[in-house]
Amino acid sequence: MARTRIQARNRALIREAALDVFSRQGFGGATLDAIAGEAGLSKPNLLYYYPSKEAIYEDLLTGLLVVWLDPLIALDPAGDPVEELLGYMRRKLDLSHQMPRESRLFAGEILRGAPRIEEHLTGELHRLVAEKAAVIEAWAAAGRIAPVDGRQTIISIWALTQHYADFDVQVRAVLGGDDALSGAAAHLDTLFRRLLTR
Amino acid sequence: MARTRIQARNRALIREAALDVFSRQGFGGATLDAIAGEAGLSKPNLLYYYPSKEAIYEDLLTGLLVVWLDPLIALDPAGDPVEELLGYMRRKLDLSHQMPRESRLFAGEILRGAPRIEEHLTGELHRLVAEKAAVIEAWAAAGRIAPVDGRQTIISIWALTQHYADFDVQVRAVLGGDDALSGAAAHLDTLFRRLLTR
DNA sequence: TGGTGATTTGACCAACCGGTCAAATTGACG
DNA sequence: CGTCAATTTGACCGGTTGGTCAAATCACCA
Repeated sequence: MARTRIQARNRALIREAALDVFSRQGFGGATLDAIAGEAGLSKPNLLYYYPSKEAIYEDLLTGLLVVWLDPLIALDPAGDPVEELLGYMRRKLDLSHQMPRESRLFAGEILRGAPRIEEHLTGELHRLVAEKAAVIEAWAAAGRIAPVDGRQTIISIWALTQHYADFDVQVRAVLGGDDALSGAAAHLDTLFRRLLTR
Repeated sequence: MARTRIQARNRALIREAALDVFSRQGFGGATLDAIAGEAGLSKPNLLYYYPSKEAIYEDLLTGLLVVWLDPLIALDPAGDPVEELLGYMRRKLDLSHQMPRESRLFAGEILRGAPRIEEHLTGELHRLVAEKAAVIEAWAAAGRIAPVDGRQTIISIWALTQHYADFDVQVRAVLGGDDALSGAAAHLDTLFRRLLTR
């Protein structure tokens, strides 16, 4: 990929700037000038590294997919069921909190129908979720957690954890702006504990 | 507002078309030509009814806010706690399912930091949530539901119900495209029942 | 030091954008 | 019908957008 150190540095600068602009303005609202400006490069220089606006956006998205799926991969069938699921939830919440721009970029793409990553969703994602949902339902069948729908449980974890990053403004407006995350962590802990234990 | 019937019809046509385009492309990605085309009007004709692209978008948003807050207003302190909260959750889920474009438009605005409705969020919304959260916590204090954080509970209801409309593509990719809503309704029912009854 | 490929840039372009305007058309009503 | 306001439209505008290109500059290495 990056053959020279200048290339590595500038590509990283561009990705960082693009993440900022795309996550704030969306694909349609973002401009190459804004990205170039934030990266400290000229527009033609930016296009020396990426062939088009689309290409930058797609590079960002596909790179993000790996990071986003990673915590679910770590869900261990051999571990303690409740602690594994709560651990997954906490990792997801942390990820959303530490990478809000990435979370929003991803959310924006899904919101618009995910035209650029549809095959990833119906491919890798579908398979991974099916596999882990089976693990969850096996735990339920063995009586180690309360009966739940595996896929719906995973979707619930996504919905609840990402909400705090993606709809941050709304959450802050409702809570008053202070201890959004600590309150969220405690609440989600009891919520999932009650869902999973009978 | 609409003094003639032509005005009423065309304003409705424009709102309908704008909802379609804005919810699919976002504010930045939408164009007046696209909206005019979908409404079956010429661009100057569209601008005869609305002074600007911004004005159409804001009209849509503020009109939506009322509809969106309505179900929470209906939460009755005198009703049965669990049934009231489950009822609220079901109304929200129905709303998201029946008005996915509206849900996505709203989500997109919040995602971008809600610059146009910030005062609504910190004003009406904050007050309404504070009031209803107090009701929920009074129920908890009286031992009629399990102890929960009122505000976090309301946020959880939003997060879970809207997720099915806003991230529809992802949900469908994971579930396989079939009975997304029925499965969701059943799952959310048990989830909140377990959260609230101990 | 010179040479060579990698990098950077200013000038430029066609397409598109939101929005204007004067003129034409239509609808309502006496 | 006539008239006047409401509605509709084509032509147009200045600014912005994504993207190109040839020329200049830079970094590296023999």
